Amino acid sequence: MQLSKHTDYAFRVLIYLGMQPEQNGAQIKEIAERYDISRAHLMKVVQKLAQHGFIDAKRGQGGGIKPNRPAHHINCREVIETMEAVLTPINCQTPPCLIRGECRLAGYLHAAQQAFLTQMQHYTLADLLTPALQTPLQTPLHEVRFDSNANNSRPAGGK
Amino acid sequence: MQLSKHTDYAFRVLIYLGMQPEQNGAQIKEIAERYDISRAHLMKVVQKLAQHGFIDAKRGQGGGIKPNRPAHHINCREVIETMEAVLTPINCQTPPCLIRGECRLAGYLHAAQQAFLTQMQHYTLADLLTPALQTPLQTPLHEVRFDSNANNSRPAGGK
DNA sequence: TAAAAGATTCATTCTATTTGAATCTTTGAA
DNA sequence: TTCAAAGATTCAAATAGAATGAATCTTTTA
Repeated sequence: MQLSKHTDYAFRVLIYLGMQPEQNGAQIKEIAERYDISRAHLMKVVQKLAQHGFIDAKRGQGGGIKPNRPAHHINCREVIETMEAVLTPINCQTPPCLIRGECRLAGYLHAAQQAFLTQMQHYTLADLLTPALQTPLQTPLHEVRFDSNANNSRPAGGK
Repeated sequence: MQLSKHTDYAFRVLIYLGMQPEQNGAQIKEIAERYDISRAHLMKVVQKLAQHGFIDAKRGQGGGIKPNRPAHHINCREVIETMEAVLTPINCQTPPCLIRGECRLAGYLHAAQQAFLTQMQHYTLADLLTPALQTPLQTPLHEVRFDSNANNSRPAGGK
């Protein structure tokens, strides 16, 4: 009962983009390095976000990705529904549940799933961008210790 | 984003027990055969249900399992919380999410998870026992076709 | 036209779920 | 008091899906 890493990474990408000033966008390679995530893997997440119109991707020199709408128009429910491969709380088909014809469990679980999604619908990317995340970080994230010295302002490390 | 088969099977066991007249109980072997589930596997589900006080298990000749409280006192939320190994909607630790200190996502997801569980809390085993499931079936379930001939009343097949 | 950057495809690794087999322990009846 | 029934426990194997990585293709623009 847990979201996939795909969904997790999608949020991280969106948060990263939301942190860029002036909707400048960023590059996949850069995000992968900052978050210490496999570039190839992150790429697939970005594809899906682009295909579903959360971000614009542009190839070639000077290319990159950027959000294509304001943060408060990127709904957390939509992101989850886009990224999660399976959103049915139970699978009555494989292996076939032999009482399925008369069983109300799936219906109840579906209702609960809707409650989950409805709750997430109340949040947007803007809600995820806490003050500390509203400006780009100056150092690779894995060198930052938010708790002790969040104002660390060393110039950005090597690319 | 799906419950495990353990949880699924736990509900099936409880439903099966709820179908027995007079709280007579049943045997694991019998349930496994009726539902066409591995006996050894079902055993583990039963263990957990017994350990957490949903059912009583008795060994030896004439033994078996039976519910130890009325169906309307077996809450669906409790069953899920007992059976699901992991109920956190996201894992910020592995691999470590480098923005976790400032990130609100986990908090939002937790709130949504609570909405899910709160919804399930409204249902009990009694709600799962639809009229058609309130009496024991006369044939092994895998021979029953609920949709077309639910009143099939061949005597129970070989054990 | 060459380099940058995203797109695509394929193969591999990893992990957790699911399943199965064998054996042990308890219980009650003959 | 012995045997068979039934749950309990332990260990191992199979499976599926998630996660990752590498290589190559395509588009874009300086």
